Amino acid sequence: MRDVPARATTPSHRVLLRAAMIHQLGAGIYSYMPLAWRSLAKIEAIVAEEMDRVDGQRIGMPVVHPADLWRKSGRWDSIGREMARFHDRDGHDMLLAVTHEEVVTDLVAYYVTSYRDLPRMVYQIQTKFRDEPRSRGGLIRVREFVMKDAYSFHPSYEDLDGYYERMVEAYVRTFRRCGLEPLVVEADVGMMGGSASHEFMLVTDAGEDTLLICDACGYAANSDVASTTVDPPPPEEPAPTQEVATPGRTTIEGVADDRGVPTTRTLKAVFYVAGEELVFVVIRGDLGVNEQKLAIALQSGEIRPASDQELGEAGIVPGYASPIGVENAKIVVDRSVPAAPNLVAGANRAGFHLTGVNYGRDFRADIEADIALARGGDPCPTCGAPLRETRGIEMGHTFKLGTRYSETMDATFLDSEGEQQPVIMASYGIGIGRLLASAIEHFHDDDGILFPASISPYDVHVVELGEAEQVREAASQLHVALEAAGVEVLRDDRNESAGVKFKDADLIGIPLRVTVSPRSLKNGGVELKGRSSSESTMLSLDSAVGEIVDLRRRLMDDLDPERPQWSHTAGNSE
RNA sequence: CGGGGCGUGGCGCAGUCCGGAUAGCGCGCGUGCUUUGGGAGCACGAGGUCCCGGGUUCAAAUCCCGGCGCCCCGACCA
Repeated sequence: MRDVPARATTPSHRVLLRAAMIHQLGAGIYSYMPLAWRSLAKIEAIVAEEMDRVDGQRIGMPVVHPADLWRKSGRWDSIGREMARFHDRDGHDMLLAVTHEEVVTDLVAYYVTSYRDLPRMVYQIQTKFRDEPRSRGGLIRVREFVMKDAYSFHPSYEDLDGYYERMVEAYVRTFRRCGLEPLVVEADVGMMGGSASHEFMLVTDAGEDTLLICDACGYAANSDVASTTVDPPPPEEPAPTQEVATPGRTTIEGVADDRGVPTTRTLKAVFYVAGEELVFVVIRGDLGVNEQKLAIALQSGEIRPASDQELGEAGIVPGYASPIGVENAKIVVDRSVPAAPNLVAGANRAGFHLTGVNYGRDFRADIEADIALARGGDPCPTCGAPLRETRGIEMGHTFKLGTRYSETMDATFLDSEGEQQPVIMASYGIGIGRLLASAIEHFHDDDGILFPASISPYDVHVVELGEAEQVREAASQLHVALEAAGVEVLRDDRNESAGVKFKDADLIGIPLRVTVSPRSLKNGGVELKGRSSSESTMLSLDSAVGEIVDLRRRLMDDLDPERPQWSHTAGNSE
C-alpha cells in the first residue's frame, strides 16, 4: 500500500497499515493480517516460554463473565464505563472481561485449600475488551486486545516479594528477547488496587505516558505517582495571623508579588469533588496538584474539579479561599505545607489575605499526603539530582495485590498452624499487540520495519526477479532446502518489477533478504542482504542454506537476554 | 466527557464557502503490447446509495435540521 491515511500519525501505525499487517474494523478494533499474526505468534511464544521458566502454568479463562463474581470483589460498581456490560437472554448482568482477577481468584478459592498448594502461578494469553474513552496510535492503544495476564498466589508476603522479583526479571528477559530494553518505573495501581506496582516502559516519543527519571540514582516513576523532594523553607518563629488587604490579587504570583515573598511562602487552594464530597486541597503556592495522587490519597476513583457554583454554596470565595475555619469540605494538605512557617493564605473575604498562617496552629488536615506534581527538573526524591522527563509506552505492568481479592472473594488456605489465611496475590500483564507496536516503534526507518529476528514473521525473504526458468528453479530449490533446515521463508514470486519487490521487502522488514535473479545466477549464485545493512554478499547455491542458517542463529544470539549489551542502560531512546 | 476536524469508485484526495453542465485527479484493478536490479510505459476498459434520514429548492455532494461513523488535542486510562 503506497497511500496511507493521513490520520495514521505514529510510525508503527503507518507502517502496520502500509504493510497490510492490520485492518481497522472500528475505533480501537483491528483484524490482524497474516504477517502481523505470525509476528504476534512469535511474541506469544517468547512470553509463554518466559512464564514457564518462572513455573507458570498456562490456562484459559472465559471472556464473558457473570456480574455476580464482580459484585463480590466490588469492581462491578467501582469500574466505570470502560467495562462493557450486557444482559444474557435471561436478563442476567454479564460483562466482557477487562482483566481476570475475579475469575482466577474464584479458581483459587476452589482448588487451593492448604499452604501445601502454594505458591502457584497461572497465566493465559487471551482477549480483553476495555471500552477506552479514546483509542489511538494503531495498536498502541486499542479497545480489544490480546494480553498475557499472569496471577501468582502466595502463603506469605515474603514469598510474594521473592517471586515478584523473579517475575520482574522474567519480564525484562521477555522484552529483551524482543529486542527492547524496558525501563522499569514505579506506577499507579489504578483499578487493580494493591500495594505496589511497576510498569515496563519502552522509552519513545510516541509513548503516551510521561516518565520522570533520575540519571544519578536510577529512580524512575510514572508521572502519575512520581515524587519530588520539596525543600522546606528556613524555620521561623510563628508570627501572629494578620489580615491584609490585597485587592485584585487572586493568583499566587499576584499575592506573592503583593506581599514581597516567594511563592514558596504562599498557600494554594484547589478544589475538587470526590463522589459527592467537596475536597479542599491545600498545597504550597509554588507546587501543582497531581490529581492521580490526590485520588489515591482520597481512595476515590473519580475526582473532578469543583465548579464556582459549588464553591459558592460551600461559602468559599474563589481567589481568596482560606483553609481556616472550613467546615463543609474535606481538607487535604500536601506534605509540603506543615514544614513551611508563616505562609500567606486567603482570608476567605474578597480582597483580603492572611499572613502568618501556620499549619497545626491555624488549621488542620483531614488527610495529609504527598499530592504534589513532580515535573522535569524537580529534585529526585531519593538523591536530589534533577529529574529528567521523557515519554514511554507501557508494555507491561505488574501489581502486588496482597489480599484485596482473596479477602473479598474468600480465597483462603490453612497454614501450617492450621489457621485460615487469605491467599496473597499478585498479577502481571503484557499487551501482546502493544509489544509488537512498540518493537516497530523502536525498529523502523523511512522504508519500513527492521524486525528483530526473534519476532519477525519469517526468517528469510526470498525475492526472485524475472520469469526465467533457471531463476524459478533455483528459488524453489532454495525455498525447499531452507524450510527443511527449519528456516521460515517468505517467497516473492509475484510478477512485479524489481523495485516494487525490494521496496516491499524493506517495508515488511524481515531481517534477511535473498535475491535470486539472472544476474545473481550468472555471478555464481544468490545475493544475501541484511535489512539493516546496505551491502549484499554473494552465496553459491550450495553454500546458501548453511550460511543463512548460521547468520540467522547469530541474529538470534544477539537477542539473548543475558548478553552484556543490555547491561549498560535503561531506556535507549531513539 | 470538553474542544477541533473528517466522511465523495478498493485506497489517498479535489469539488462543498458562493446550489445548476457527463462528479474530477493520482494510485490501485482488468485486458493487450512493450518493459524487468530500487515503487515502469502506452492503449483500451471496469468500477460511485457523494455516510444515513428528513427538510428547503425548479434543481442538493454543495444549504438547513437530526443521526451514525472515524480521526486529532485534552481529560481519562493498562
